Amino acid sequence: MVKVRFAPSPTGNLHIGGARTALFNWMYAKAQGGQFVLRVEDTDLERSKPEYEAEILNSMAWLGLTWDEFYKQSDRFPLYREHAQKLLDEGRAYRDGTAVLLKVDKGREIKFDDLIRGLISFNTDEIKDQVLMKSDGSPAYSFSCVVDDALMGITHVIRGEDHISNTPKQILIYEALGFKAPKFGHLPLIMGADGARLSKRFGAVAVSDYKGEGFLPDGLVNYLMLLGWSPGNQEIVNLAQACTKFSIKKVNKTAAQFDMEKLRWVNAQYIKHCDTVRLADLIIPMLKEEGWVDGSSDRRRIETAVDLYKGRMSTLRDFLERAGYLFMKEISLTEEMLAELRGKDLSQPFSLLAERLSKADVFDVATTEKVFRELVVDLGMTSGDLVHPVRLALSASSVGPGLFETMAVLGRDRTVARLQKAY
RNA sequence: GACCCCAUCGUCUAGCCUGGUCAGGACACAAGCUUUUCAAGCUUGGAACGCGGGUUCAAAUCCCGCUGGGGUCACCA
Repeated sequence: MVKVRFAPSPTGNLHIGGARTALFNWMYAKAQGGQFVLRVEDTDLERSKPEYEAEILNSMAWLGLTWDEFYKQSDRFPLYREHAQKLLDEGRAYRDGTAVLLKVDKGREIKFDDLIRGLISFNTDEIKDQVLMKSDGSPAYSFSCVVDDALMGITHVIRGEDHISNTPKQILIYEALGFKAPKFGHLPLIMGADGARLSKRFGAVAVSDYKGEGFLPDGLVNYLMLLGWSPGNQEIVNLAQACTKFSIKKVNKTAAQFDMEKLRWVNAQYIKHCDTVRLADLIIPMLKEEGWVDGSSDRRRIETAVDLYKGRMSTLRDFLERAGYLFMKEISLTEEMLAELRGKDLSQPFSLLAERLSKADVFDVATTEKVFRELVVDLGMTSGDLVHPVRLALSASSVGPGLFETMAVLGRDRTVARLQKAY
């Protein structure tokens, strides 16, 4: 049976590139009816931090990448020592101080058939003796990796292209240990917009950053799967559907540039089709954080607002920026907006509108529209003359949903107050 | 520098394996429709096989070279 693993080291938050590697492993496992192992590679005692481990587990769960087995290398040090001793006893390794190194024979050709790239070969002349156990008694990366992959029965090692040159070294370790090497597949790397490697200066590189920006996990996952693979003539594909189509053979060899615009578009698709109740559940905590709503707030009103903006946002944070005026007590207009409002004297229509709206029996979309249209006719104006200034006065923005929908969600009190304050 | 990997619109990609459809789709961009604005939606448009050699009746597709990009050269993972 197919068994794959994702092996992050807890020296930082889950990186977007790591998430993509995890995703492809996960899809491969599901596509093959196999298992997915999560292994924390925390052998670097200095740099590994429990909070990073927790964050990685969190991000994995958030993305929906569940695991069948879980291991931590720090729990397995005896195993590595044991295998190193075995190599020492067999004369395949030697000590250098307290460190243990693997003897590498020169002049050999090491080749492997990469799942994605086909045949790749290296000459052992390029490979020096490999550190197996470090002087401090902890295992070196390649050694713990090989021991674990072998003992855990990993059948396919799918990882980033940056590991290609580690592969021959690890194959040598498999040989020395007498273990059968798994199949290897090396994924193309994800690059930033400038074609350089994704790094801190690129902006958001951690999955948690994207979560904080208001990307939905389904949206992020969908975008990530498009980097180096294609589900066919279709961009919006959920994880379950993708798994039925996924084939490691169809994975690209070329590095892909991360395109924020497309990510935003994919995410917008998910938001647009997301259930309003779920969206509200995600947005309400953000509104609370801004101090705009509290436990006593009208949930129905929030959902109506979410509905109004569902098709107008790419991330949940967009909602905060664009619909915040609906929840703030007061809004402030910029100098430009004020100047625009005062370009023409609309004090009469504004005060009349405020007056009539405050007297309306109900305050819903139909009623506010009726009041507005009647007023416009009474004053011999056109709707266009008044719509824009009123929108500006109510929302401090020249764009937004329909004006009457906006009024209805804003509510009578805020609407009237803002109209009165405008002149 | 050495070794390894890669190369289709600006970007993500389909097509390449098993040569022969105007090189298809998506994001972005432009125009139009719709509209109280914006967004969404719909329609239309511009936009690519890095270069040079082969092989072949025929090459994006197969082979070689060049150029370009990337990765690795740690007792970090």
